[in-house]
Amino acid sequence: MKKTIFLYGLALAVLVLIMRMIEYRFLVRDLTLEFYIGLVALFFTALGIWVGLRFTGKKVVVINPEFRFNEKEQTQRGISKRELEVLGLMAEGLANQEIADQLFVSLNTVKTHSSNLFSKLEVSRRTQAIQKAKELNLIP
Amino acid sequence: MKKTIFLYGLALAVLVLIMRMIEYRFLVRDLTLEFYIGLVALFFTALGIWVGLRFTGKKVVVINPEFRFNEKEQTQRGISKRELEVLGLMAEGLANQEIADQLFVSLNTVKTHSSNLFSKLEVSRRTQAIQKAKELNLIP
DNA sequence: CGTCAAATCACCCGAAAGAATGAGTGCGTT
DNA sequence: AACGCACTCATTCTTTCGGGTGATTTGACG
Repeated sequence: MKKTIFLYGLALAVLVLIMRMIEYRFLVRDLTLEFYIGLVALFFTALGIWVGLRFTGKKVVVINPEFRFNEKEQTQRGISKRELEVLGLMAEGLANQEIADQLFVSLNTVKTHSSNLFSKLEVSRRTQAIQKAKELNLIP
Repeated sequence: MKKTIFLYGLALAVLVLIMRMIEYRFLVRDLTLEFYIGLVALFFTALGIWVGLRFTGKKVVVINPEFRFNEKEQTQRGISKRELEVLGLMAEGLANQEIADQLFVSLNTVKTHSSNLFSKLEVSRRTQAIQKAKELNLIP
């Protein structure tokens, strides 16, 4: 919370600074007013986005990491692309046969992939696999 | 997507309009430049916040509502407490037998509960049940 | 060219899961 | 007392999962 206040203060300071600079340049150079206003608009749009994310973002970031795929976990555990696909469909509640149909492969193939997945995720049931995958940010 | 583009276009139009108005007032009245720049800043900060929420807000609200138990859904679908318990354990990746042990009931009982659960949730697999239950805010 | 990993598929087998049906018990309401 | 409802359990049967094993193909890399 203190950090947030500090950041707002900093933003305010930057605001003042920017305005000074604009004023200065406005007197010295001969660029149009619109240009500077455009700059200000751009800057404060960015600031607004940032503030917006700050405000609501907290819940978001903490509880829902907005899903940033964890590539590290994937490579560390040696999970292939295809396995990830299967994992994703699995998480959507599809049965192996349905996954097979969707990926245009045989049921056996899906089984193989899921088996490998289970061992790579150190689980033994698909429900656990889904859980763990979400914890590890492998799926949203 | 088209709607988003349209909204951006609208925002741009408003931007131009605002700048025209500022220009006009700048010539007619004698308020300071800083004041107008402040106005622009304010406006675009708001715009930025709005844009920021547009981008990330949707996912946030939908995906993670910080879990407030949806009692309405429960009663509407006629889901009992016991069924909810089973649902919860199910979502933790437990097998039916494990759930049975945890609740001190027989495997068959758990099966009955889960069967009823599936029909009440209009699904046919436990993975789907978990998904739907999360969507309906019946489990975290 | 040999090697290795990924992807594909097959077969077997046992364990879970799920569907269908029936039924007993306890508890609160009418 | 009679009724509905949640909870419990059982039995039977079918489907799906998951483990284990082995095989082929393809593409990348040294």
